[in-house]
Amino acid sequence: MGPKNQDYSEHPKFHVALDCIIFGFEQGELKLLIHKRRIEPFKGHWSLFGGFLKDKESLTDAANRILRELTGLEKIYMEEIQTYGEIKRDPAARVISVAYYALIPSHRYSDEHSKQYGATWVSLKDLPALIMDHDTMVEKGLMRLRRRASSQPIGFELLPREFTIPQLQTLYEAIYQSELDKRNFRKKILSKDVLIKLEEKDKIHSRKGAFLYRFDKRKYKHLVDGGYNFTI
Amino acid sequence: MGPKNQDYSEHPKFHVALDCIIFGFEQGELKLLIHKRRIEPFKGHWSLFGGFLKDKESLTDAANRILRELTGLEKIYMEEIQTYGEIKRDPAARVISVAYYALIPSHRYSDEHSKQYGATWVSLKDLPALIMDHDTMVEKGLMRLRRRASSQPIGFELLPREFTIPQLQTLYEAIYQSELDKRNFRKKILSKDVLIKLEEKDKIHSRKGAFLYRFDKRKYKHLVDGGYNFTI
DNA sequence: TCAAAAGTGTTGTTGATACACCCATGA
DNA sequence: TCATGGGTGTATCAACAACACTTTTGA
Repeated sequence: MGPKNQDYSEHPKFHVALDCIIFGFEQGELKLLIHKRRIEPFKGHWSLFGGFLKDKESLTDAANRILRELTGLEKIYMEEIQTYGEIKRDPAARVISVAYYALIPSHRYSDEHSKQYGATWVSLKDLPALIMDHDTMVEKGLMRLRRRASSQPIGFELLPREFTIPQLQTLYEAIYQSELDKRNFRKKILSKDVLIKLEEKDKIHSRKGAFLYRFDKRKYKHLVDGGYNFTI
Repeated sequence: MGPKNQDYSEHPKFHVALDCIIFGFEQGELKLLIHKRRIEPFKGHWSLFGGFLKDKESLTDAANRILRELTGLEKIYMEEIQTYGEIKRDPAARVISVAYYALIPSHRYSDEHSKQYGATWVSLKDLPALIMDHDTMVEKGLMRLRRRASSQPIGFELLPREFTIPQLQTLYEAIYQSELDKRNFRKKILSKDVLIKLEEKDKIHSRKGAFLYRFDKRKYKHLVDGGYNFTI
C-alpha cells in the first residue's frame, strides 16, 4: 500500500481559481453579489467574486475562505456547480475555474464589507454583462437554485431565521419567476410539517400582520434520515 | 478591453486530472468500466480510468480524449459530476481531479480495447474497493445517473439502437434497483411518444419474441425545443 | 403440452390546480 | 371607513399505483 514517490512531474500544471455565484434576497427580489474587477484583464468590468486556490487548502476551504473574507459569515450554504476549463476563457493565462454557488441571508450582510470590497447587490432582472464566462456560470447557478429550491428547503437559507409565509412565497416566486396561488402555497408548505409557528406577528409589512415561522431543522433532518424527500 | 499581460505568476499551479465514471449495461446489469492501475501510487489496485489534463486542451476535450483512447468511440454521452480537491486525496502529489460520468453502449465496446487497457466491466453489485476517492465519485455518479434517467431519456444511450420494451424496463430496474410494473412502465414510456415501433421482433430473449423499437431523436428534440419536459 | 416471457385495461387513490370571500388593522 | 395585505376550503382533473389473465412459440 505504501506509495513510492511518483511525482507526476512530466504533466503540466495549471492555475486553479474559484468563482462564487452569490445569491441573496432583498426587497422581494432575487439578487446577485458582484463587483467591479480590480485587476487586469477586464479591470473595471463587472465580475463574480473569485480568487485563486492556494497550496495548502482544499477547494471547499478556498470557497469558504473567499466567502468569509467577503461577507464575514461562516457556515454559508454552498455547493459546487461546475468547473470551467476552456483554454482561452481567461485571455491573460490558462486558468481552470471551479464555480460555486452560495446562498446568503442578505440581512446578515453588512455594508462595511460591501464598501471594502466594492460589492454590489444587483437584481437578476437588470444584471449587467459579466466578464469571461461568468454569465454562463450565473445562468447555470440559477438553474441549480431552481432545481434545489424544488427539492430541498433551501429557501430558508435566504431568509431571516423568522419569516412569514407571504415572505417565503415571494421568495419562491422570485426564484421561479412566476406567481403562485397563496392558498395552494400555504397548504403545501405547511403540509411538509417543518415550520414552527410562533406567537408573534410581523407587523412591518402589513397592517394586519402575518404570523412568524421558523424552520424546524431538527424535524427536517429527522424526516430526511427516514428517507423523506422534501418537495415544493 | 485589451488585456495587459497580467500573468498571475504569484499564484500556485496544480496538476489537473480527470476521472471517468463509465457506465454500461450488460446481461441485465448495470456495470462500471474499471481497471487495475499501472502506476504508483496504488499500482495494481482497482481504479477508474483517468488521465492528466494537457496544456493545449480544454477539460471536455481531455475527457473525450480519454474516452476515445479507451473505447475507440466518439460522441459518447458525458457530463461533469464534480471536482475533487482535497489536499491529500492523492498521496503522491497534489492533484485536482474533475470527475466525469459517461454512458457507453457496451455492445459497441470491443474486447481488443478491453485487453489493451486491462479494462473490466464490473457489476455495480460486486464492485471492489477503488483507490483514493473513486468510491465517492462512483456513488455520486450513480446518483446523477438516477436523477438523469428520471428526467431525460438517457436510458437509450446504454442500449443498442434497436431494443425491446422489456429490455428498456430491465435497464431502468437496474438503474433504480427496484422492480417496476410492466403494464405501467409500457404505458408510461409509450405515452411519451418518442419510440418508433419496428416491424421485426427480437426472438433471442424469448420464444414469443418482443417487438423492437428505436428512439426517435428528432421527435424528442422537437418536443424539448417546444418546452416539453421528459419524465419517467 | 408446457414453460417462459410478451402483451394488454380498469379502478382507486393521491396530489395538483383553480378559484372567491372574510378578517384585522393603521391611517 | 377604507385600503391593504393575511388568512381560509372545496371541487375538479390528471398522474400514479395496484392488480390478473391471455397470447405466442420453441423445446
